[in-house]
Amino acid sequence: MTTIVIIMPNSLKTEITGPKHNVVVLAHEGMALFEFSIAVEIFGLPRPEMGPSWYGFQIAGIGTPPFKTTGGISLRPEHGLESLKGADTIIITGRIDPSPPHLIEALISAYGRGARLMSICSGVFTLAATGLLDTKRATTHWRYTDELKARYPAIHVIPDVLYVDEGQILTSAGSAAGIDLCLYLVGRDYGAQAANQVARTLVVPLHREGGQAQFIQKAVALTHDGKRLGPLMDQIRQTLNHPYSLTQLAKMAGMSKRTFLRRFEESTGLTPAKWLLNIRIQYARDLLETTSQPIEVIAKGCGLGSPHNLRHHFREYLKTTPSAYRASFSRLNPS
DNA sequence: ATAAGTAGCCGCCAGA
DNA sequence: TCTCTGGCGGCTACTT
Repeated sequence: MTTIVIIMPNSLKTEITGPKHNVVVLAHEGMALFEFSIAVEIFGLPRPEMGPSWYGFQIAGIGTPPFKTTGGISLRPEHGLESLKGADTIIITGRIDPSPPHLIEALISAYGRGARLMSICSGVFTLAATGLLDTKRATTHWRYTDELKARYPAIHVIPDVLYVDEGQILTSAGSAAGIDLCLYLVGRDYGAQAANQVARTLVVPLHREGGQAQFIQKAVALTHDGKRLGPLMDQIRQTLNHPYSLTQLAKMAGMSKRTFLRRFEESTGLTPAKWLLNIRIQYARDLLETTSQPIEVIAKGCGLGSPHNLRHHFREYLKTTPSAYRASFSRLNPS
């Protein structure tokens, strides 16, 4: 089995500074425990190593508890809808259908004062009911995309991505895609290294881009090819400054280029070039956060070659520049 | 921001 | 007959 290892400079603990960011997750009758637990696991667990400004967390019960969840487990949240008043991010993890009017009002009001709204899986139907998604892009589990399109034609439903970021409102596909979106948010709020740390405690790879397809045959290489691709991928991660070509990688894997392309995509859901680019950008982010190396050195170190190329991909993938990213997320001189 | 050269990707097909 | 592999060519994306 392939081990996913994210290369990053060691021994630098992420210490978050600044005001606390409050996350509130909705609980309700019939909710799916898995998606709900994703939010709890990522935002709700105590993480003293992250410092005092790590996320605050509350569960808001919608309706009268206890709520029956999947697997016959009952949940009795201590707080209700009033928790939304102090929320900076509100997460809806499953279908509340129809959504009660007072919930819709509370969400619209929270959005109006700048709170971030986010759905996992069928939670998108409540966001859709607020009207806030109209004219925006959104996604949900592939099972519900047709229904979402039919019921809310004003929403631009994107069926084949893991998550969609519309700035103040974010939606993700089913189940595990919620992990990707939550980690993406951690990265957006506190930087790549913080997201990396959380991903490591979850023992999941960081991170799948939102645009990645929902259908991946095998997230991790498990077949006989995995035996060849796994060590190769580890080797690449450890020598990212090397300019690998497809021809060279195929030769290292002992396959033709055509077969290598097929096996690689079956194993990772990405083409070799896209996978390489992802981990190169990831590594560049880590270096920007944890070192004071010049951009040129970082560009060479992560294998992107030139500062021009590094800037190009930062603009493309992160909508920012390397120096702006460093200014926001550097751990060297916390302001 | 743009352009040109190069490499990557993928459908198609033939052979094992 | 089915599955896997790998070569070819044209289009696309990346790099400089």
